Amino acid sequence: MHPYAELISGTLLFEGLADGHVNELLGIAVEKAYEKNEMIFMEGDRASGLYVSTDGMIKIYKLSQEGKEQILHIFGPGEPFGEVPVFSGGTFPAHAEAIVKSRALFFPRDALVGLITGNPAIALNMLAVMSMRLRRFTVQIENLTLKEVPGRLAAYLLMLASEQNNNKVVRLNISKAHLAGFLGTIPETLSRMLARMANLNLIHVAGREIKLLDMDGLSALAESGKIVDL
Amino acid sequence: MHPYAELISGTLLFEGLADGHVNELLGIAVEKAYEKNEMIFMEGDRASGLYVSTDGMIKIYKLSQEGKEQILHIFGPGEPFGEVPVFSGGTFPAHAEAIVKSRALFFPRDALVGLITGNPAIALNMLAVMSMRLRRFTVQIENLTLKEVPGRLAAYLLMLASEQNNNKVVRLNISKAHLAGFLGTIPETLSRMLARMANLNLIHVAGREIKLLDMDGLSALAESGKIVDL
DNA sequence: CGTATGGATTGACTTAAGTCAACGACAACG
DNA sequence: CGTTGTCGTTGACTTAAGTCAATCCATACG
Repeated sequence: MHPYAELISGTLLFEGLADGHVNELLGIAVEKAYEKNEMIFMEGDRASGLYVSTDGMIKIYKLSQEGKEQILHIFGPGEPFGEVPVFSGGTFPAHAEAIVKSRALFFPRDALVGLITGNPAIALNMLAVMSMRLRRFTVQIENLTLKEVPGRLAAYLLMLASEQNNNKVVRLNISKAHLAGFLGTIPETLSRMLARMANLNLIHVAGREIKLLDMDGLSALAESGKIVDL
Repeated sequence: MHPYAELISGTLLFEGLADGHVNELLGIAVEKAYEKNEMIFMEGDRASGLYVSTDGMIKIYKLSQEGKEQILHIFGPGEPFGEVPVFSGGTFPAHAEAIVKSRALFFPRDALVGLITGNPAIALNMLAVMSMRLRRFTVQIENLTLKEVPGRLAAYLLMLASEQNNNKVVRLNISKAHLAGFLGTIPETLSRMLARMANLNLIHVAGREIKLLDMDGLSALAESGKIVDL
């Protein structure tokens, strides 16, 4: 059995696919490995298939002329990326880079289109994945334009907590510089906001461990987007 | 023949669908009409199908606590909206409101899922539509976070020009207040930026008619996101 | 024909967050 | 054990864009 059969058949994208199909699919997949900070593809590159991360962590991001980066997604094992050009043609809309040593499977476009054509369940899975992406983008745009940095940060921390069993102590799985890039700000500002929120006894910060002290306060901040007091 | 058969079979979403299917689909569609400023659905509403605009103009938007609005899309005839919950379940991710007297067809979820299941071409069309939405969102996030207001405005004007036969005189099809909402700013700021760009002889503004005087300058501004002077 | 009404503009002021630069902490490594 | 580099923090300053308020303009309307 293929080493990634279990991972692949457990992903949202390929779930419900018969074992035969999974093995067939894995037969045509190309395994790729990337060092930390290695580019996987660049915005504008011609695309010929999609990737599924199997190991490590991948950032998808845009870069401004001046070099500021806006992170769109950070993907871990099991998550597909680079799927947009498979269906709308053309080129990748953003850059992809491994932020730690990573591995991914690459699936050529034609095999996927064939699979989807013959397999309505996979088509619906793919539509579900893309719908969730769209949903997350609307939230991200909302956060970026309708909330200030402390509001975005509070919303992020609450999201992390809900992902991590609603534990009161969350652990950042990325560097603070990357978090700043995801929140649409810069490390200096993030640092100041963490300090302010600690002053207000909303949180307690120890490296990448952040203790959420006042869930109601954080929720209010995440909702209103405005910090109540200094 | 159904009055909207031509419009529907010409949309990206349903193109390539056999006439029989189109008529069947139109048989189950519900026609809806909306006055100017009437809500079509609200963020958080339980969804049971998607809409295709047939007439008028629809804005899809988010609202902040303080009432500021961020417009995500403005859709005209032939464009589907409200499709996200059809595939990922749950509720609408944003509000939809008619900005002029409008009409739309509503397609119940089950009929669509059935159609897609039995019709791979439609599945691929839907995937193409959603891919393009994702692509546009990445551009929108890039503009909102990596460019300043003049850069976003220049990019918008150039996009309008390319949509309108590359004419040097573009016509805004929405109010300046709505444009501000789409660009992630407020009418006052938009007004000032138009004035600044006019001062720099980049454009000439006469109501909703905007003459693009310096395409290279506008491109530079749209790229860099920074206004060169004044 | 005067007057509401919504859209747009302008001015004075405030503020969130970016820039630039220095410094601190900590781990990895020779 | 000091050196080097990465990551994070802090301070002083600048700036883009938001707020609030007044005004303007055009069109619609009684």
